[in-house]
Amino acid sequence: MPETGMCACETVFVDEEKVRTVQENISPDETLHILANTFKLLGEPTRLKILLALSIEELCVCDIASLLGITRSAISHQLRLLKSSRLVKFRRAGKMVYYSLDDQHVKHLLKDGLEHLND
Amino acid sequence: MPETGMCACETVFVDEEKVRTVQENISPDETLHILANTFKLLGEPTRLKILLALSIEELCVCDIASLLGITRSAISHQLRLLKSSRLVKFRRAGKMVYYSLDDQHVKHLLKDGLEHLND
DNA sequence: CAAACGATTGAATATATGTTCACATGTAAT
DNA sequence: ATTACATGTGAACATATATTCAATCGTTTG
Repeated sequence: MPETGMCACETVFVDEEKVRTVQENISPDETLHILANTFKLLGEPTRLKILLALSIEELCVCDIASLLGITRSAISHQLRLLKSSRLVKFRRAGKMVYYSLDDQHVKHLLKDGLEHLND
Repeated sequence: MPETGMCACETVFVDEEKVRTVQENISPDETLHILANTFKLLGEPTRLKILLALSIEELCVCDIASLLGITRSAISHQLRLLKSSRLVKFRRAGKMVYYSLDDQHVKHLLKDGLEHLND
């Protein structure tokens, strides 16, 4: 005989309704993975610093490498990830490639994240 | 003789001023690491799903485990991380422990993240 | 065309981390 | 107290990934 307020454990008492409700109201797995991927990209010091830097000013690979103190190659690898998820865009100018934030949402996410720290 | 608009590369042409400006305006490394850690916690499907579920309703460990289809142990490990970063809080009710979001910032981050997907 | 140089890519390596299993802890009921 | 059960923890393992080095690509300039 099921009781209300119990959890979905291995016992006979399972609040199936509660779990089902959440199950139905949560975002679909595909959306969820895309969202997780976006947050993951922000969740790494190197990439986050790149994005924060680009939120201030357009920069080339060398500028960023100099700023972070790591290899241009490493920066390039990270920019590739950020590029493929549409978080940054780029333009060529001769031999250089200048990177900048792709849209405003990223900037908002960064801002909201910083606000979360001061609670 | 330095030129303007050049980047901080290995050549003699280095836009030190540009890099210095960004350097000074970017968040300090400590802030940056804390922020990165927050995003990293959101940037993993299991944890993100936990948080999205908790944004709908308070749940115990078993409910979440049942919802995600992974071990209670795994859930517990993830909740420990989320707890230590103040993203979730908990209350005991007998043998059960009910988890919920710690503050509204998390919910906002989730919402903003989802909005980012529809651009 | 050839040299120079910024950027990119692939392989390799070191490190981080998500999950599970086995066991420990805490609370409630008998 | 002893048992039952939800949760927490530590070790182990598999996997993911950030960085570097070496080589290549693209563009510009001699």
